[in-house]
Amino acid sequence: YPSGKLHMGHVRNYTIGDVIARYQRMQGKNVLHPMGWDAFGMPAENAAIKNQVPPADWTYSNIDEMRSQLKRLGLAFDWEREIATCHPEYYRWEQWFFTRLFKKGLAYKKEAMVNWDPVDQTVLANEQVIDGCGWRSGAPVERREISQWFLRITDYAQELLDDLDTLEHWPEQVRTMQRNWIGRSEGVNLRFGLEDGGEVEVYTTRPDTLMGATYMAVAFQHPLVETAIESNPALAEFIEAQNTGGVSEAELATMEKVGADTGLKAIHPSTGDLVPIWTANFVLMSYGSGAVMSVPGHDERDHAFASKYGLPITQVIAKRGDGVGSDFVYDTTTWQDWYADKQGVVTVNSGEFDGLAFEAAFNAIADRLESEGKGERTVNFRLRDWGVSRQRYWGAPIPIIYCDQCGVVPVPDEDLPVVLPTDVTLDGVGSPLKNMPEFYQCTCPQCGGPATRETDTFDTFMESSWYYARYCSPRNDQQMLDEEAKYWTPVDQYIGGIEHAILHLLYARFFHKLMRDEGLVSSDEPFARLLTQGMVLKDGAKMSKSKGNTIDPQAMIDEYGADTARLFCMFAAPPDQSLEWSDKGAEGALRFLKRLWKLVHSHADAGEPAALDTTALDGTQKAVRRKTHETVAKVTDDYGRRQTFNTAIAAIMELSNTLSDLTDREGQSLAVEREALRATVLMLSPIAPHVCHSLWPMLGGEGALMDAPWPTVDETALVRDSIEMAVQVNGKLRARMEVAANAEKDAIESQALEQDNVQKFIEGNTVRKVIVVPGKLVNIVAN
RNA sequence: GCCGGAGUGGUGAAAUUGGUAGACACGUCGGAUUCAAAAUCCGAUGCGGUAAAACGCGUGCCGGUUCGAGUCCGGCCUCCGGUACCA
Repeated sequence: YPSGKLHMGHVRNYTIGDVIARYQRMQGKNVLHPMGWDAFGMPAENAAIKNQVPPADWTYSNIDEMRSQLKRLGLAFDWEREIATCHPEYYRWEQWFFTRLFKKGLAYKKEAMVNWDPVDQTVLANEQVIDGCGWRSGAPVERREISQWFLRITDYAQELLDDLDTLEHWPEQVRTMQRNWIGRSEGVNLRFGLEDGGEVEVYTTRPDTLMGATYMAVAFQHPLVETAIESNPALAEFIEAQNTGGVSEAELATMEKVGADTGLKAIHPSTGDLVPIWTANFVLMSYGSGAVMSVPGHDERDHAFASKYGLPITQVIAKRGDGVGSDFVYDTTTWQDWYADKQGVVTVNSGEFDGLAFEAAFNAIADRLESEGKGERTVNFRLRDWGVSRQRYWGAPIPIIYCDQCGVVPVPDEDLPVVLPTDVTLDGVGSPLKNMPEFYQCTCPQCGGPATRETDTFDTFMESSWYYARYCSPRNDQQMLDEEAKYWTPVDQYIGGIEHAILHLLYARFFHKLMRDEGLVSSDEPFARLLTQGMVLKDGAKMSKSKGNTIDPQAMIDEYGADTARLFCMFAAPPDQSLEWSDKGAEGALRFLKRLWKLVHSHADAGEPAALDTTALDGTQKAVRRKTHETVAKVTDDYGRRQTFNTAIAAIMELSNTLSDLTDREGQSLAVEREALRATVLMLSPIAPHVCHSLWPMLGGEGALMDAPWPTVDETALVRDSIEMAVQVNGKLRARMEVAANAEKDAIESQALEQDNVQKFIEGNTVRKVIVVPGKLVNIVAN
């Protein structure tokens, strides 16, 4: 996002990508490494209000500034493919694609809740609601329903869930978070009749507790409540009073649970008993049917609510063997423990269903409901459809026209893009588009009559959900994507912050499947390998302007150079962990680069080495050569498989420290040093490309280092004559010993027992057991 | 509230599949060089203990499994990310 200036988080993110791109290039791969700008969004509007600059001007000038900073870092991007999502060339295809989705029925309108600022008369983002009040006006926020566009991501819920299993190169934590977010559950949809006729549907994952349903709770917006309000002004007043506060889940989930009796009664589908229908703020119209059956005996929230309002509580589950106890205690940990062992619980107080374990009770009651036509087994998802409407200016216009005659009409292909006017001023109160008849007044493409354009814009997650594919043919003005996208996608390596683990990554996965079903890409998933990068911290806190603890990457590049900045970022922590900024650490990175520089120069000063003769090496030379090849093996694994660049750098540093073991700079020593230094420069080049590029010719390197192949391991150099092993007595380290590499287990055991310090500790005890871990340690169990 | 992480020396961290805790750096201390300093080079450096060793202790807290636990299991604490309109 072109916020203005590069921060250290950018430096880290793009350096990781650049290192991987350069490494893969050295492996002989055809690498596409693009860069672009996710350029729509709220910050531009806020800057526009504050500085009286149109959002487009602010955005494009930020892009220019940040592009020049990126270039100074030596990031090897293909700038010919640069894109900006706020450019009509880009968003026209998003608009085009949306009209396709609309025609397929995958885009639709429905009512949804937003944060409403009653003073500014505007919709607020969750971020703009502070302690339940508008951030500019300070007025208590109200919840309001408005009509909005949605994409049917729930149609893809099962596939989005199933395909997580194919993403073996994604972090497990991200897959787990997405699984939980999608939230597949198996339960029963069942209908309670109404005393006054009609019925109301609820979903439950616990049909086994049906007999314990002692009341029903419905959302404030539920149709039943709308009816009840007509004859019950007190209820209307109660609901009206509950209408303040934000709509975020964190806020809704932590607010005090309150409700009121609607006065209506439902008929229990099995017992025929009348149960009261309450309306409660913890039931949301946007989840399921907006109604739940409450089982206060066995649900924490239902129990708290029933206790508060004096509603009946019935025990219908007991621990096997306990029966219905008069001392039954509604203690959440107790029954949660029972449920952990679903075979250990049985139904009670449930008439003919008594005595059944969880699964049997579930099935018996579900069967009964199905046979009586009162319900059916259903798979349900926590995932909700994706609301893509924003009542904001700085976004891609939604390409829809409203006609009194023809209804909702998508903008025809030949009229796209619907261009966002850029010459605007913002006052912070609503979108300027709503005051621009020259934008919203239009003619209906179907009947030619007067019509009105949609003034809402797209959620910026829309642009970020498909940009990766557009990089394959960014200048194609005939198609959204072409054959290039089928060649390049899926993206082999995607890098982003862990904060994107759910929303962005789920939307992009969804969009990729939508594009696949439109024939635009041929794969099922957008990102084969995912690396979630950690935050950059200073003094233990996230760097931010408000905390005044930012490090300006530009100042750092000016002082230490791009290679130092890159090296420090990659060395200080593994890429997926948070990185603690340290000036001293940056100086250490510079110091290492200087040492390497001097080492290569003094090596070159010693003249051209003789050809390496591996049969003529002395012990030290052999050891240094072994270290060289061990390091190549480790660094290759660290770059390619583990992606732990910090340990790769540590290994390279160790190798350069080992070079001081060589006692002279002539003959085979010089040849061994040459081999080590060439490997060092090659292996460090993805991280510190400028320094390594300069050093390469001094080591006999031909051509540009960037085009040189990755070094290979000589397996024969790895062979060892002896290995150091640790000797433990009862798990405590007591000695170390050199053991011949080919020693038999018995020989190792007796050698371990002979160690003086081992003797000392087993003296007077009997050796019960000796465990030999080949190549590692011996543990002697004695007592 | 719910979901997902993290916690190891003075500091950033390493320990890849349950096998020698602290690699590699930073800092500090000592030495060399220098008129002096900076820079550079060499050495020491978990805590306690010792002349030096031996040895004891040590990976957020409590408990467990194992010959052996930073790593696995159960229960906590603290911090961080997300929570559907920040991106």
